Amino acid sequence: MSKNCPPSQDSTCPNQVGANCSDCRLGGICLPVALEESDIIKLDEIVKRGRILQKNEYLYRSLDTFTSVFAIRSGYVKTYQITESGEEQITGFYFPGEIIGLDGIGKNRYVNNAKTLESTAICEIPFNRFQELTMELPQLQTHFFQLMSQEITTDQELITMLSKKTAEQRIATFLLTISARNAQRQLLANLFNLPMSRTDMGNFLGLTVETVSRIMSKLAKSGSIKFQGKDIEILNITQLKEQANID
Amino acid sequence: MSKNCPPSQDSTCPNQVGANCSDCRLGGICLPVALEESDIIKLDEIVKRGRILQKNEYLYRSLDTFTSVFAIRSGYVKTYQITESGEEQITGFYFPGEIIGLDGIGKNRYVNNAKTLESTAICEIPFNRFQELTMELPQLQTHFFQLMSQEITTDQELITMLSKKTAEQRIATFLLTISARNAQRQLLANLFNLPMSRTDMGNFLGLTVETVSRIMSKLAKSGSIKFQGKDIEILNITQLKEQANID
DNA sequence: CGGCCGGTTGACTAATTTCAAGCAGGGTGG
DNA sequence: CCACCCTGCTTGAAATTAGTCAACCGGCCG
Repeated sequence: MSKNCPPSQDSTCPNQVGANCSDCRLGGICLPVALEESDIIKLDEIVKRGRILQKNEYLYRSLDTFTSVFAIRSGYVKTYQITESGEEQITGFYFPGEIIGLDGIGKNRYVNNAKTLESTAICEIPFNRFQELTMELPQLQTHFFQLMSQEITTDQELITMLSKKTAEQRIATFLLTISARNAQRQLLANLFNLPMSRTDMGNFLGLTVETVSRIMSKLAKSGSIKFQGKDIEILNITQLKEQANID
Repeated sequence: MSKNCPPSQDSTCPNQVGANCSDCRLGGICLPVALEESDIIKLDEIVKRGRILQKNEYLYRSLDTFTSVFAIRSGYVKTYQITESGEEQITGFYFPGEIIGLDGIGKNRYVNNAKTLESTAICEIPFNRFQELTMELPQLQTHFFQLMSQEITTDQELITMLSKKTAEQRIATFLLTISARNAQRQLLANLFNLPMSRTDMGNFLGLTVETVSRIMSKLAKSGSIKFQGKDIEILNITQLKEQANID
């Protein structure tokens, strides 16, 4: 089904580095969805595959000239901005199959910084060549418009969360979101590992570490979840949803 | 320079209803930026111009099938979502020359509701025809990608604001943003009229009406601004910027 | 072995919300 | 034409949520 891992790679080959777009196990999650086999090959030609970044490396930094968008093959990436007063604000966590760098298109410079949370394999998609290709492949253009639109709506969900939800609701919602994204990737929905620190979680959710820690304990005490460090188990998803939503 | 107002229209003709894209006084702010004259004509053919909505009318509602994006010619629009618990969350205020409806592309349904804040003239751009046109006009495609990307970054600015800024900083920032957008439209930067209620302002900024009211009074007392109802005058922009940014 | 970092917990503080009251302007009906 | 009411806005006092400051714990790394 897919090529063997080169021996130089991690023996578990989570990254499936040698694969091309047709082989890629991420399949439908990433860009090629809804493309013909022949079109995927064209896309494949412009994608720079197989780059591996270590933990805490940058894909790009704020104000860098925009050149590419990136697909995550394996690993996790956070994007963040530095505020006028020098604080970090995380704007998103990105999982395998997801695309980052869209913020750079508007002004031809990346607005966010993008930093890996662990060792991460990425595909780089040079945007000028990609854009040329969209002129040939309407379906690809459509898909990319949809991708950008979805980034808008997920950002707006976060806005709503920050504006309207309590600390407990935010954290419960966050855990449910991670769970759903894991399920989408054929991972367990009720047992998973958070890729980010409590500090990053709090930063993203507009809360302090202490508050995150306290609420996590509270959720555990209520029986909704169980956790040890970053290992999370959802014990009662119905109850967790209640804690996520209404007052 | 532009066509006369039909007698049936408002005598002040703020909407310039009869104009086509080439004539439109909004010019560079809206879509046609960077297009050749001949290309503008093509765009012009698909744009449905001149629809006027009264105050509190909807351009579209959440879950409506996505058909078009809209350019605002005159007037103001707010977009908002209804949370699981039934509360309204405003996700954006849109001014003349700005484009709304991008959230609908992702799932072929609008996610937000879009409602006018006052009598508003709009151009409707049917998206399927628009998308066909982008296949012919690379510059138009580029511009639209940039537009979507900028929507992403403005949403992320709001995220940062909600996550990191105090009530005073949010309101000072908000006033400065409105001021800048007015300046971009050749209006006065230091004397303007807020198109939204205090309630809507607070909703957008994640604050209660009471807090908005208190902070507005505080800013006035500090000498940064002067206001009566929705009429705002910025008296000391340097000080207001200080109040907007760092603690 | 010691130090450092990430996470947890407690006590106190500060910011914003909530509750409550009052005020001003616009529109409606008597 | 005026009185009334409704809505939007403002202000004050009390309540609540999350933040700050501080201590402690455990694991990992040098």
